[in-house]
Amino acid sequence: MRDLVNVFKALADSMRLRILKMLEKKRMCVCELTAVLKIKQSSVSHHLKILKDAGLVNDVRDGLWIDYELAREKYNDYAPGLLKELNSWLKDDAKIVKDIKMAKKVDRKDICNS
Amino acid sequence: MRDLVNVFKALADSMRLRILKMLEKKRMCVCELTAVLKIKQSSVSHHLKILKDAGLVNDVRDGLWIDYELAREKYNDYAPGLLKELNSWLKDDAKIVKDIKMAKKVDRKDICNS
DNA sequence: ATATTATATTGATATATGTAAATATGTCTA
DNA sequence: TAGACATATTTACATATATCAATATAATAT
Repeated sequence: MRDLVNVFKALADSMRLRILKMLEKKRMCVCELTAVLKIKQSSVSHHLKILKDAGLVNDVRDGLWIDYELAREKYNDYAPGLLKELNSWLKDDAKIVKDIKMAKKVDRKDICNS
Repeated sequence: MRDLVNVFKALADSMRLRILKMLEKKRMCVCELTAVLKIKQSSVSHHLKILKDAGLVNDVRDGLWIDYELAREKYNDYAPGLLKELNSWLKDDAKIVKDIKMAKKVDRKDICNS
């Protein structure tokens, strides 16, 4: 039961839902996510840790950057089913649509190292 | 997005998951739920309000009692899909199994009015 | 009408959580 | 090795939440 509660807790936050919906489209590093969400980098890292602990995302190091992606490994039994549901939701949500549009444009080479 | 966050928040608590898993089996009134969960009646009412606001349960008055049941009306677009998923989860969870066993035995006529 | 009973609501308190500032960690490059 | 940079962690603080005690509300029965 603890695992299930943790997944729901991870999903019960709009910032984290926005992150997941962007990651459905492409891998993103922390600084790219920070640029779109417009909250501090430490907060983004905090959210990513919660998502990772819940088995919803994986991280992949790429040099200095760390990319995040939707979980491939079945680290938490409940995550895959919920990610699948989520994929069909919020398609028309204004904020999500805007985020995804911005996420496509954003490039770590421009955003970070500023 | 707010609706979805609210459903996830409602689901992100073990007491509320225990309530939902019992309601999968049968309608129950507040005093029956209180007897099984072993927390105060005001706390149970509080949890039920959160579940109701999230569109996960309905209430049906029956004289002095108020029965709760899994939502039939599609008050929240996301609730039905999640309730369906939940139905397939926690089947072997020790606490859930115990709760359901106790819920079957419990009868408002014995429990309440004590 | 009044008393009784089941449930809801309010108020208080302790714990959990989201955010930001400051600092630490880890990786690359010169 | 030293410096620069992306990310993680720690600390502090304000807000949210779970719980209980006390009280209010609503329905029934006498």
